[in-house]
Amino acid sequence: MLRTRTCGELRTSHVGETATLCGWVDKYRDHAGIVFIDLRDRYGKTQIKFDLADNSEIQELARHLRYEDVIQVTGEVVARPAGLENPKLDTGSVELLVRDLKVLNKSKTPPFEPDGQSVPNEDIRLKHRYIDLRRPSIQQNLILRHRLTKVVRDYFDKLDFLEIETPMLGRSTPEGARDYLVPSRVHEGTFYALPQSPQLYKQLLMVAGFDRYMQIARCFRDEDLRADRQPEFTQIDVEMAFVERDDILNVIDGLVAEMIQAIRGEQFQLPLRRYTHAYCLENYGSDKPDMRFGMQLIDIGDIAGQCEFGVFKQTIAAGNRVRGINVKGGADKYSRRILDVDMKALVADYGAKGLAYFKVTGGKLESSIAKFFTDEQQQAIIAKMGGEEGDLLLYVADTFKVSSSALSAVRNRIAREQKLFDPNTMEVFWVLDFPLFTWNDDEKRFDAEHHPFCSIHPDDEQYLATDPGRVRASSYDLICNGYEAASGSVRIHDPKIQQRVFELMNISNEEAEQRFGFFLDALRYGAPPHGGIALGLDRWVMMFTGGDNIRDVIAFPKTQKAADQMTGAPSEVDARQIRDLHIKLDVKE
RNA sequence: GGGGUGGUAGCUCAAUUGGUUAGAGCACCGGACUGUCGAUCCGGAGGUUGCGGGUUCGAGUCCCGUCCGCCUCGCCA
Repeated sequence: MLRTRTCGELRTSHVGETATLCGWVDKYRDHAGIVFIDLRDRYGKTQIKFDLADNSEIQELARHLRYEDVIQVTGEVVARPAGLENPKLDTGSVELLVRDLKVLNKSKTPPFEPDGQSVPNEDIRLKHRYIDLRRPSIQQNLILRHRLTKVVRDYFDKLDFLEIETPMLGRSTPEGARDYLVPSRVHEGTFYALPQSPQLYKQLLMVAGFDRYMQIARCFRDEDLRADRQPEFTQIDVEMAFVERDDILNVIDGLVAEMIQAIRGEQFQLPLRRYTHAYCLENYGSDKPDMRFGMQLIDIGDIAGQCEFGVFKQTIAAGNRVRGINVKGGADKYSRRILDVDMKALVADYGAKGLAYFKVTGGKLESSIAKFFTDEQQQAIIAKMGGEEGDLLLYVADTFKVSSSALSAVRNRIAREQKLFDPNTMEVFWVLDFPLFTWNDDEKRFDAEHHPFCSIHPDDEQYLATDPGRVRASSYDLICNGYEAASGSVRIHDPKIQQRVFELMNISNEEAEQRFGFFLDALRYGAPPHGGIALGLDRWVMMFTGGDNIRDVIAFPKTQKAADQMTGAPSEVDARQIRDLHIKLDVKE
């Protein structure tokens, strides 16, 4: 080893010891006669000093050290003089008096300093990611990611789960997300697909008898990116045989408690709360509501239908909804301009045509539309909304879907702006009883809400023949702070029901056999009842770090256009490579 | 594919209604300094204002196109 200690290690107890440290020059302070350098490695920072009186040759070398030079120093660990300790450093009570200095690698002037003083724009950070990754905050994120992953593996190992790897080169299945394709050289004109998830493989492992499976699995989806979505991401993938829904929920409850205990040192109340999909949409407008704060959606349809405000009246007459939220004390926090322009634009993103609002003033409603409401109606609205002096009431009148998503967005924005929640809390809960299908009016068929292998809620089997839209799925999402943190279901293990689901999705027997024949076959050879779930590892790490962007917990992430600014991927390839793959390019010049 | 926002020195930013030689802090180079810890002080160098076109006596600023980053709708079983 080129070092005997790390830069985060030395304490008063080491005083008198001769130590050798290696690291990067984080800061230098040159006083001519004495030179201080903060030496940094992954473990921390240690102040080292060069004293002119001791060795002028090394002193001279030390004076020319610059940011990000990599050096090796040997010297004596000495206590700092009284009053000169640095409480900001863990090693701040000591320093290394250097006897010997070796410059292992002089650095070019770096494009930015990873000192955390100012964080550069993200394109610069990603282009020089190896420097960005020197920033202690990012290093902490990746260290936390490692710890969390280990907690997860240990938890499942204790419960007799086996980690089994599944292929990256698989068969394309056109449902769901767009596949990343890999052309086959050997089989002319054919393609592998990278896995969107190991879904079918893990179910086949259940058929094979590996009744408790888990995998830290890389997944790929060729869809547009978001702050919490990367084209390749990592799932904690889980599947169990001979279980019912609650068995899986209980196992994951335990995992969540274990993760929070290990990372945050907190005892977590189990079982996790459970809400229905319908409840979440009705009261929060979202199937992944942020429950760190209240401000629930309240329906005023009964009053809206009676009032003289045309938009409200017509909305109710058309069988749609008028719902709103009460922004406590918000009357003087949101100007007319913000409400009429910014907030209106926000709800317009979700298809809402407008945002109605009242301020509660002098026990009445104040607004440009207040005149359309009688005194009694105004009092009824105030009562229903729990309105008090100075409150701001916001309404969206539209279909259930549009009013839900628009109000949910408004709710989230206001909570963020008004700091209605403690960003350090984690509100984790289950959402159950999703619909099995959503009707696809363009294609005149049902689409699977979760995926086509999701089984039916035990109470709803009767509706499969009569009213498929009413059938609830035996599926479940785990929500944390407004993010989908996990999603899973009990699977269909009966080929007859599987076939019926395909029929409703307008997938013919022949088509199903052609696309999933191997899988349907497996179900016919003794498939046990089984179910599973997958947790988004990146999102969990992000939440534990308190971040709002998944890129900060991935060592080498892609930009929003799915490019790697550092390596230049994706790139063109040699004509020879293309030819070997039997591919012709058709690219717009 | 749509909407929003940004791109000025190595980095973070400023630059009035379009108007002198595009500035500051940090970094970099040189000098001073034996207890600093975002060291300090003195001096210096550093610019294709993302790129291309246009309007104008004059463009960082206005217009058109384009590239890139970020947020977002659609999309993501």
